Amino acid sequence: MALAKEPTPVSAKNGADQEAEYRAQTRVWLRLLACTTLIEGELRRRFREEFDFTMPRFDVLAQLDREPSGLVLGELPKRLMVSAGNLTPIVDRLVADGYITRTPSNLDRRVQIVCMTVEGRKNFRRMAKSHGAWLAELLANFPADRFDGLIGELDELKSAVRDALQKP
Amino acid sequence: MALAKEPTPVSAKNGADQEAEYRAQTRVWLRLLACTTLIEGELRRRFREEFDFTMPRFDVLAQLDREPSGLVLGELPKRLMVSAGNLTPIVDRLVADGYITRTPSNLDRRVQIVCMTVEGRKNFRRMAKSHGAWLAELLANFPADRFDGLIGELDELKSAVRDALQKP
DNA sequence: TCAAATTATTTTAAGCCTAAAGTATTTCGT
DNA sequence: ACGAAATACTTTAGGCTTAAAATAATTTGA
Repeated sequence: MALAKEPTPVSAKNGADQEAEYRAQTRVWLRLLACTTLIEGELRRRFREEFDFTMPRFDVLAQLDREPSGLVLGELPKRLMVSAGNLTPIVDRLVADGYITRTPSNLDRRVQIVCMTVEGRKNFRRMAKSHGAWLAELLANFPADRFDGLIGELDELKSAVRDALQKP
Repeated sequence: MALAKEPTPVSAKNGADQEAEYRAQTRVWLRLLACTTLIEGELRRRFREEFDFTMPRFDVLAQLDREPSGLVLGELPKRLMVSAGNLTPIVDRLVADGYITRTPSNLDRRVQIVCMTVEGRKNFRRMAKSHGAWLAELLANFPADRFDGLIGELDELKSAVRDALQKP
């Protein structure tokens, strides 16, 4: 029993084990949230102060940076894990500010192609460089030789949650 | 050099190492964000569907649950790591809905004491129970014997980021 | 004592986010 | 061919979030 590798079904656990696991799960969640909130808050602050920019806008540009020929607008909500309606005003503003273009497709007039402008790309690269440096600064005190381990754990966690969401 | 336990100062690294570390740091951040977003989205959805409630409201109640005699309003922004202005309308609504009371202090008329009502506490406990079960469900596929390790890593990460933010 | 600084909280302006409903446009089934 | 279903996107309503300015009450210091 002690050697089992598979997660034990909840129903097979006694009260004390169950309680302990609940606590551990809650702790994982609270720490995850705390780390993310901490880093996200600082990154947001710096984006605002240094570039008068927001993270959601940066995230859109980051997706577009890897697509020289642009992206179907509908791809963005999927990749960024946000709702489609959310993106409309963000894309609107990026267009208005000259970072990206939005052109209707000729083959399907429902579809729009978004593509970074030359100017937008230039500005994005500048911000991305700072973004990397900020992250390096924030994570500098974490032992470098344990990044890979943590990445692996988080990958597994993500898969585990995804699987749990798949089921029902 | 290969045995060093201390994080190597950035300035002492050559280009390739530096690049690799940047990538690892970015990966950690993206995975952290992905896990949090995934879990948070699902919890939010369930709070809304099952209880017509939001997570920020739940978070306020969770703080108050541990304080039978209530809490100075100003403690909430600190504990929840949000701005004070943010809390005003959330607390307003919780008061309006009968979950909490907000009473001005007699000693200092700037200060307000917030306290969960009996009814509020009853409802909170019910939601907290579901919250725990949801979390258990979402994390069920992650090996239980590795929760503690992950918690430790995240604690260290949090401390590392906090330290990095302290300095300047 | 009393003006200035500090502290607690609210208000405001602007942006992010979701769910749900709405508008085109295209595709599918018959 | 043509109405129904599906798809791509926008709009709307409501809540969260922040930073910065405003309000009110207390404390501090000359």
